[in-house]
Amino acid sequence: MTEPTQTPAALQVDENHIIAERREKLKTWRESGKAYPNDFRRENLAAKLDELYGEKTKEELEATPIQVKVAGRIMLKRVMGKASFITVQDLSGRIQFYVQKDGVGEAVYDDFKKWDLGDIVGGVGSLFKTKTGELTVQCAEIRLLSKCLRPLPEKFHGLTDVEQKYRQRYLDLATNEETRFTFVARSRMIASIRGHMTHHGFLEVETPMMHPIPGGASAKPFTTHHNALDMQLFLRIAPELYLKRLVVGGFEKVFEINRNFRNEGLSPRHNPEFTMMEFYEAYADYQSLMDFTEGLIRHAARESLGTETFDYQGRTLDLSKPFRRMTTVEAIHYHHPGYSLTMLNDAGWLRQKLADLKVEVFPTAGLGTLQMQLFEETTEAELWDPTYIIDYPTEVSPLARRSDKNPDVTERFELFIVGREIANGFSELNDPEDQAARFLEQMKAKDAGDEEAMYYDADYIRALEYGLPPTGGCGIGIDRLVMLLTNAPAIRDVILFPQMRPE
RNA sequence: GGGUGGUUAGCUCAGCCGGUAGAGCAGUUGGCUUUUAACCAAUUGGUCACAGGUUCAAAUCCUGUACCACCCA
Repeated sequence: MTEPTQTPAALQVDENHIIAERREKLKTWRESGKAYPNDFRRENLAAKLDELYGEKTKEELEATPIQVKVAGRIMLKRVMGKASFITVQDLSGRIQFYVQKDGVGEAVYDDFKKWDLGDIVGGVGSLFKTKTGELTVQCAEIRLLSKCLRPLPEKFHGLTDVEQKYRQRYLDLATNEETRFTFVARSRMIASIRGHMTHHGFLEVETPMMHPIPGGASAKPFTTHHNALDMQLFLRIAPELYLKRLVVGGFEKVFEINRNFRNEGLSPRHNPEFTMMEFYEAYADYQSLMDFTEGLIRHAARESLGTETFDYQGRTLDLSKPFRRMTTVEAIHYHHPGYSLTMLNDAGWLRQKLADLKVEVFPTAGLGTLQMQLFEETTEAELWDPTYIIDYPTEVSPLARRSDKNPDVTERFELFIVGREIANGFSELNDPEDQAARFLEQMKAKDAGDEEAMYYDADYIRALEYGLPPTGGCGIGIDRLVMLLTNAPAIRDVILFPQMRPE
């Protein structure tokens, strides 16, 4: 068991003359006997004031003064001798305070002049409009509520260093409006999805994050250890098998929005922990799930952005049109007409083509897998408009129901938008004997060296033996969906504290 | 793993045909009672990522390492 790094060197923090000067100011504040008070109860939010009273004229505000009590962080400060303006920011936005020596008194004003950008203050006063018509709080009282010992990033450019944005998200949020917008939009989007699911009769549940047998996806798990039981546990790679156990139990419409963990590399599209929504509906199949998922995504866009058509990385994305549905072969042929349907159904031709493209192909790969590999190599990244790719090969879909028309493919879809996989769903495999056989195939693959192959989960088979109704299920990558809706190029931009190398 | 670009003051950046470090912001001091990235004057602050090399002399040229970003596998 290794301990977290807590060496003296790791505990040491950087200091400089600016911090030293601010510490001196804090010392003076402490000596006055009222540092870090917590008895200021604000009554107004900065941006709400502008919504409520922004339209009032200078004269109206003078005739019937409006008393307000606002608190927040000083973001800008303009001292002009015996009167000053500061711009204060709270969760809602910004408002300007006007602080005069005559208004707050000489002693407070002299203190105030020493306060720094980043300090948290509370002000009480009445609203007025400046010469330029800006709604402003004329302070009768102003207090320092919390000291900012470290200088904020440059006031105009904000924090631009991408690494620091992720490591010190609090600074990014304090200084960058766009970052605040992104995470507010994320919250709204998840709330809208919850609302949509609940509205359609789904029950929200929480299933284990620590699994004795990792399952529900093909991925490498993180391992951990439970001391009291002295057993190895795995952080979950997917909640799928637990959610389907609930459907066996009679929770016929369930969903879960929660974290999955996959022990893989970091990239613009991968974080080791990420948020998925999975939902399962009895007596649904993959066709009806595609309809539902399409509606859900449109709903999320409308609720968080107010529109279904928006810009993503300089290109228009329109979610309002029906999502296309095609097989891998149809998609390859559509985007690359040079590859004829004859070629794409010829395993020998596919093997040669993939070899030319330097794609690693297992000797056991069947026609469907070869087609899927060529699709991933040539076409996946070109699927800008929402597209469902359907009928994945059975050998790569161990939890999906076989197609009635062709047992080599499953009733499965993946949804691609802007060239990225957003969702994955299928008619669930509810035949316990077929599922047991598929798990055995996975074990063989694992023995042959496929680290991502699934484990045999005997309790899951036992659950299926009690009878899983015909069911459809789908997983949606929440982070990737947020990326679309917030025009974010990287998954790190939509995760508050993305995984980073240690400093 | 490969390629490209980057790392200079607390922050944002300039300097890079070699000659011993600059600006704006923030800080400090002074001035200013309607400012808007306020302004004016003065001023503090740097192991130029790290380690080698070339040179009389390296932030600058060369090599390597670390970290960051982007692209490719």
